[in-house]
Amino acid sequence: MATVKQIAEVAGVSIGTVSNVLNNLPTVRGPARQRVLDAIEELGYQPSLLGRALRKDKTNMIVMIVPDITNPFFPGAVRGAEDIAFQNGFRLVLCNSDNNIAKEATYIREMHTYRPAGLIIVPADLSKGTDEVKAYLKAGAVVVYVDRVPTKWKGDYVTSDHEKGAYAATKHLINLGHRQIATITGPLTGTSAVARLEGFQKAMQSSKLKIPKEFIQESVFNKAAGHERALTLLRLPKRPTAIFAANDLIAFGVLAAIRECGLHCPEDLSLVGFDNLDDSDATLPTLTTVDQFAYQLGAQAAQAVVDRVRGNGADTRHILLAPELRIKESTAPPPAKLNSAKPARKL
Amino acid sequence: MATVKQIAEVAGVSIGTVSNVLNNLPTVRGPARQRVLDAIEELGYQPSLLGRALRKDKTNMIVMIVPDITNPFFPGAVRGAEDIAFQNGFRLVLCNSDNNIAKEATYIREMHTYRPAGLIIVPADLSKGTDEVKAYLKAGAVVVYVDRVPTKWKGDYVTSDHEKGAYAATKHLINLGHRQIATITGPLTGTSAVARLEGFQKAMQSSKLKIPKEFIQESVFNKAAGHERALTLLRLPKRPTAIFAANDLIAFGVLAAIRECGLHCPEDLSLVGFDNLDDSDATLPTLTTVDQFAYQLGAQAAQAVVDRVRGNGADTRHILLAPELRIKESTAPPPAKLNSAKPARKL
DNA sequence: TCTCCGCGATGAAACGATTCATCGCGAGAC
DNA sequence: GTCTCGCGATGAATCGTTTCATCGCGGAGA
Repeated sequence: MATVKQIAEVAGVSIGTVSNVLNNLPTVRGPARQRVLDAIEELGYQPSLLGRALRKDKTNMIVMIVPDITNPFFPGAVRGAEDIAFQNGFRLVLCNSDNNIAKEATYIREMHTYRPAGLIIVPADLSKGTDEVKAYLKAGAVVVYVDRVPTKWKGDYVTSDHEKGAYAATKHLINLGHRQIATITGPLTGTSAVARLEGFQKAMQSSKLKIPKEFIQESVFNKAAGHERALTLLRLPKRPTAIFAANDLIAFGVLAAIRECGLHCPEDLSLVGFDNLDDSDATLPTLTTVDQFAYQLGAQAAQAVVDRVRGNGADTRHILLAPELRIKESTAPPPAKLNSAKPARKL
Repeated sequence: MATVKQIAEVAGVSIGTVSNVLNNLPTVRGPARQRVLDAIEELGYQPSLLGRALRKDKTNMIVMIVPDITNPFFPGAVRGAEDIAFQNGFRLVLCNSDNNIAKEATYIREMHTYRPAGLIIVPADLSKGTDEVKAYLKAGAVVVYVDRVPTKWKGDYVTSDHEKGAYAATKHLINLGHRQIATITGPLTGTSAVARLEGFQKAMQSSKLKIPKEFIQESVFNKAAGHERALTLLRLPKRPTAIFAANDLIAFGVLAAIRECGLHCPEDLSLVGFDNLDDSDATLPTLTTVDQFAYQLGAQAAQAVVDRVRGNGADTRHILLAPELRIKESTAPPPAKLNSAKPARKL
């Protein structure tokens, strides 16, 4: 692989001149410039990003940490970040924290020594994250939180308005005539799950609806957990006529549970999800859900990094993307006689 | 951030000694060793991976290039690769080629200057890839192809046995009594789509079944395309009683088309997919499909890189993972009177 | 003719690690 | 007492780039 030294030799100039050409410094107008360009062409030279990074104490890498790429919500965000990064000459390094704060910390600490231009974090559930992140900020790197934001964090973040989305979803159910509405939440150690629960509660409160204690089922963001909690709800003596699931994966589990109980959605029970995953169109019925624009989330985060690295956007960004309710087939007015439509089949 | 130099000062030794301690060289048994360890602890030292990489001409990064992370087949593979990489002290850099050979080439060329330990490629459809990859091999890096393999490639690869999987899927339909079986393929510029088509054809041939020309519909690997091709098939004067879709996304589109035509799966038409995406359990009916173990695909590729970097596994690996048919609800015997069950509703 | 100025080009230093030839020293052999 | 040997530790060189103080030269002004 060719180096600046070789280019300098071939072009008959000094290595400093080669570097100046590479960086488009205006000081190189002379004939030397062309000779350098020719030599670069001739040798197929590609600058070593390692050498450059060591000297400049900064790379063109943006590190993005997500809890788990196999959670279908994240690929969209990753893709958005990668697109914007690539377009601006940055590269995205992806890390899975496995929703494990120790692994997250390891990644943050170790990746720091690669001197990335920026760090985009979707924090693990219990992550405070502020300790390791301080070192980045001190070193002049950019840190942007996405989706979930540690309560103490004062820097840049991009997240959708979980509370607003949950509020809209719940209001939709109320407007259809539902009164007995339950929710299956995400882990309440995470800020996004908490905000969605609050949106649900506020909507209920605004319509003076009571929420029985057992109508709030804390869970985690996957299908199996949603399935299990749904069975609990459906077997209640007085079961809900609608369920707000804190994300689509949970909702998929609920759909399965509804079928198992011999019930039908939306005739017997309405269901709303959150995320608008691609697959929410593949289910039967298709799932009414809240679109939170995963791609945009990632893209805006990457854009924040890019702008900040370029020196623009000195003011911290607190971006709150407005989610949108997507009404599909899984919601309908409640059955005429509450709870009498059909008893839940015992399993 | 502390450096070897500072550690050396604090511990009262030379920088060479510090390096020797860091690398666990046996030559540092003396009291100096402990003083160095203390200093490292005290200053919270973390070695600069940039400095190390520049000197050793190799990093702990494994670059993985996939066509598009939002295709739900890939996150599993990425996750598998990341897990194995992390466990062995390597880090995964993810790149989306966007199924674009130019972008793929850019990534390959530029990432080379970061001196990654290895390169894992799921090539874009038209990728030959051999040109840029040569530079890696010359530099002693490891290259592993995954899922699809360029025809000329002689090095390591990990892929599932697409042909075998397609054969099993088709045989399953034949065994159920189907005779008029169509397939919707992926883009036949990619090796995986070709192999699946061949498996389909061989199964048909082995049962002496003819395949009308219009029963082979070339498509691309997404839902919209599958939907469109399925409509074409369903509107044929003599429509198939079963469809083998070259992947689950296509199958999802087929399911939608079946519903639109007022038909039912599996009563009127059986359907088999390929990939066993999580979502293939969320559809109604659940989708009979071929599991190709995406996680294992990625994990084995990363393992191949790790082993080769460590100097083990000198022989090239050609790993062919056996896929498994997952029989679910979307397949059943054909309707009693062929094609007479119900006419496809005109749209 | 001399001085000064500014444009282009120069090349040594620096970034943070690893490597390797070398050195000092104490012990053992004669 | 001298020589040799080997163990531990040393520190200069190196990787590929950028940066910046400096230099040479030619033209303009006095």
